[in-house]
Amino acid sequence: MSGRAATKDLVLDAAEALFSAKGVDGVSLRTLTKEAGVNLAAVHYHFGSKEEVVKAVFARRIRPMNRERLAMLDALEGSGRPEVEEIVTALVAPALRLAGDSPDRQRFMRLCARLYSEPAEYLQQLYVDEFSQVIDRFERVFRSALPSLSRAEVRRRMHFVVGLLVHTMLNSAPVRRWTSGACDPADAESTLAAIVSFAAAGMRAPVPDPPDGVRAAVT
Amino acid sequence: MSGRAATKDLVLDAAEALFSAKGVDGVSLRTLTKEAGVNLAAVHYHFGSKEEVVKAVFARRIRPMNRERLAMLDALEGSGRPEVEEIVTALVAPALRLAGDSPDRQRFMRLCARLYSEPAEYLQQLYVDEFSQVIDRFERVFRSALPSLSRAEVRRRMHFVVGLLVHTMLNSAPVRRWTSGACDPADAESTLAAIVSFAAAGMRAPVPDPPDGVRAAVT
DNA sequence: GAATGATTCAAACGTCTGTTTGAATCTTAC
DNA sequence: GTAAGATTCAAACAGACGTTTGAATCATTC
Repeated sequence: MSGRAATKDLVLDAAEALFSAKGVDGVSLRTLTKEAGVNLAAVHYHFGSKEEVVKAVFARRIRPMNRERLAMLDALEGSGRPEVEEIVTALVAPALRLAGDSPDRQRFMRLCARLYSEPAEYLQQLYVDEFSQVIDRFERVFRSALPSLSRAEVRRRMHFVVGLLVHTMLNSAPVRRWTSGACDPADAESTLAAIVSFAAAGMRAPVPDPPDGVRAAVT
Repeated sequence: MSGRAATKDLVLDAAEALFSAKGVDGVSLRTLTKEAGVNLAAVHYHFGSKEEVVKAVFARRIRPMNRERLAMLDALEGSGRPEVEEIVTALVAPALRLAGDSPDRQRFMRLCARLYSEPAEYLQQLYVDEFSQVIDRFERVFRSALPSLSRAEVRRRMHFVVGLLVHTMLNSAPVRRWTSGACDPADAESTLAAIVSFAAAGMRAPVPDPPDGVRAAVT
């Protein structure tokens, strides 16, 4: 048992590191298995195909992250009506914090963020499978904290929050460069505070008027 | 002259469409040249390598976009001190609007957005080359509109705005799906208004307190 | 300790990749 | 109309890719 699990985990660990550095398409199975110290054919023996390896790599990290998000929401709703800042924190903090130590976290951040930008279809499907439930839940909580926003507007703004989160996780190097080191995304707590302040203000922003006369009929 | 230019543009047009649909790594030169209706070797005759094709595809669209951004800033600064909403509009609108007609625009949006997420190093370099000047300029204008923010905080928040913009451009399908069609990123004006309202509020958000006692010494 | 099933291994498969070649075909200028 | 240069073309190059194979090795059970 320990032998089998070891090989699988060796592959997943190496894949996580390499994928987050060079992208899924940028890593061949030969590079991957050499880095992992396993035989090339082990990938197909244990996973069946490269595609399955990719899905396993993403799922292994995303599931605990989303579980923590939902757990934070549960805790919030258990004690009264949550503030917008708290809901944003429940959405953002698990993504920034979960991986633990610093080099690992950076890897993990880039890995998760890359899921949004990989064009492959099977990853789009994985995205839907893993996130639909979380998105639905956050929509409901956000709506109760922001009753003046329509469902569609809440979802659109949630998408904005996810977007800035993903972009922050994926492009930490440019941020460090632009700010001359003053803002380091690897500093999870400071980044979290900055995102929460920005995103909560954005979620609370007034709904813009429609450009033409449509609004008159609604209001 | 017309013959040469036609082949180059055929390649660039096909590359833009295919790259934005499948990513740079997902498109082979054989697929590309077949789609463009030109000979496989024409790519190396006119561009020298696939890498140069990619750079040309991005540069062809990004340069006019950034020129328009700077022109909008010029116009704003010519008539008094610009509002945060106006600066955000100058940053976002050219990205959403420039491409013109609807299917083309969507392609272009995805193409530009993908530049941020492609891991290849030569694209990171292209990114620095094309955007550094624009970023510097926006930072100065934002700072004069938001004097209470530090340089680093302004840059960090600009990064948030770019992040949500890119994410919106890249993932229009999920937004349409989540909002049941109510928010379509292909509707540039409505998307622009939503982003400006959200992002301006975020830019104006209060600076969060540092977690430890550092702030006491500063204030 | 022999037999059975799980796992590893080196080697090869066919296919696709970006690139190069050298001859054929156009375009242009005198 | 012919020479010179620009452009296209089919064909081939060497290497990398994901995958498959079948024998060799390991672990486990009786």
